[in-house]
Amino acid sequence: MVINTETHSSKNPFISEIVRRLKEHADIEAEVVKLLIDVPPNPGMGDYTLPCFALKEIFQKNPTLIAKELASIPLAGGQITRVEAHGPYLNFSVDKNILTRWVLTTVFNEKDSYGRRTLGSGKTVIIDYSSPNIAKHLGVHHLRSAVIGSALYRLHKALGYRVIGINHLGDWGTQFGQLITAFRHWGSEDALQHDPIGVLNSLYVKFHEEAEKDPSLEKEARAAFKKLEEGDPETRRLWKHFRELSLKEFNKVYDALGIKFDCYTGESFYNEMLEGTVESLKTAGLATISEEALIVDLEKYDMPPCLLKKRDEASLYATRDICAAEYRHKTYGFTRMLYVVGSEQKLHFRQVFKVLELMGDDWVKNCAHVDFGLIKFKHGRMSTRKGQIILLEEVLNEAVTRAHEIIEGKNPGLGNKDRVATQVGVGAVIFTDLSTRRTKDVIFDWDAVLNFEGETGPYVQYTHARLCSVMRKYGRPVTTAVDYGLLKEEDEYLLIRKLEQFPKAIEGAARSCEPVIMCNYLLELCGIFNRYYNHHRIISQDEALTRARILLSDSVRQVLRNGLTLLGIQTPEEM
RNA sequence: GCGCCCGUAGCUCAGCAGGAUAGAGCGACGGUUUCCUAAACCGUAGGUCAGAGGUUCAAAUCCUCUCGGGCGUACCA
Repeated sequence: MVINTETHSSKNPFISEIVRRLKEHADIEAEVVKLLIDVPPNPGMGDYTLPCFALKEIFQKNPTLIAKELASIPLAGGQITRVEAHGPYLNFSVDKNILTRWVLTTVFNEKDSYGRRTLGSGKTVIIDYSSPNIAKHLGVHHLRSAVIGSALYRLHKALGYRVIGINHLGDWGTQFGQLITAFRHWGSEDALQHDPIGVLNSLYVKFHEEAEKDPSLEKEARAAFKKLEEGDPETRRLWKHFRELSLKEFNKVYDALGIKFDCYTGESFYNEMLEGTVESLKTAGLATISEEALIVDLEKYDMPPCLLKKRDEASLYATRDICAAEYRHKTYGFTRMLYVVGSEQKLHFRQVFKVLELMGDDWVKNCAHVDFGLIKFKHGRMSTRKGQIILLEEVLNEAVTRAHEIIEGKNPGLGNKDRVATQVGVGAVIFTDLSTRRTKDVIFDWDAVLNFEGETGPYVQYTHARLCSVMRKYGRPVTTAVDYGLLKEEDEYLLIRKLEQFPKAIEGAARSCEPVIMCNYLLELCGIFNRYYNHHRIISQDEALTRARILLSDSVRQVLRNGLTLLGIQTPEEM
């Protein structure tokens, strides 16, 4: 485990003081305390807590006794108002006014930067995401990689990393032999211009139908791919044409989702380098011939062999992934590389990583397969080949249409409805996809995607818009020169504690590659705020109280905005 | 067969680098709008955390096994 010098807590003056006092009075190492210190589950228990379980070894006593003894030492003072043992926990209360002021002024001063950290500065993270196959439609099942990868991109960026987002397009491989063969048999340029992916896709489907009847087609396809790898001009021209048409279509969807890449170096990019990779694998004595194919035997590691070259000498995707990893390491010198790819490819990545390890590429330990579960229908999986697929575009369009309807019903006077409907509809789709843990399979459900109430993206967006509305109504500049002591409602305290936790949510989401952590954080923040909003007036006759509550509300607005932005979701000010 | 992943309320899921009393949302039922956006809020009902062992002061969380579902398992990606 990597211990960062800067964590979410290092900027916190209260934790610093607790750490200092524990070092001074009880001689407990700062690092130990920093790692352990946490927030108690409910407000009555204090503001911070030191669970004493881990101190058992140091003190040779049971945790309850340790907490009790530490509580009897005069640790309080300064900003720390009370120290209390609560079972095996040592709970600290701090000066509420100072805590409130610290949190709210920090958010106010840092604005869009609130939550950002520098722990990744000087380090590079590569994220390989989306990476769809050329010449096929983007289906809902392509959403996860794109949306998770894109969120991880922004989350890492917020932590100060240099991030390289790569769309490792599936633009190479046997399937292109199939496609080229199909096009030569049944395709036409006119039709292609009219509906590029539609035509390519049906050619692909037709190929598999026909190939069942006529196996010679498979042979023809393999030969075509072979020619492509050898650089045959005519074959290559067709391939390039398909690639350009596809990319143009893909970019429409990426634009709609607000997803960007630093490069589109797909599998084909490595074609010329492949021979070098294969040669070095041979030189290292790793590549052997088996059943006429070139493989790396991984039997020792309880894995099937890693296929490098087929009988007909054509390359395979493992070859290209090994090559790409080495190229990326040479080019970017990454400290972490994430492959956001479905869990059905787990074995593939284990094999690729193992081969790299055997090659002596010790940096492979910094590579991780960020796997995620399948998107399925109720009765089975989606398959492009069988034409069982829901188009991503269709999902986005439906969601936007639904957003439109709701706006017409609830806020017919809203300006630029189209724009807001798009932001909300797309936001709903992204949020839904991000809000389950990666590794779980998800069953595609129109009702879930088109639901805008409860734990959804629109709910968070709505809360944000509602806050914007309050700020508009207030209409004066927000100031930090307020009486912090006036914020004494329990929900106000809970909001402040939650705002303080935002940087921790970013770190947690990035570290575990689970954007769902940010989704949950935002839902919880919204939950507290909406309850507060429904029970208390923010703007009232009481000038001083209004100023304080406005500052608090503006901070919540700011954090919702920052959080949604990290997830790649727009933040309309009205909806 | 073997490997990996998942199994928490009727449904969908949080909670999982062990930690204080298992939480939301949807659906159901009942409430809240002369008031800053009701895409909201409040209340009621709903649990042997799949099952059985084990490790530990402490297990939904870690380990083992069983059951159920998914995925993968040499020339697709």
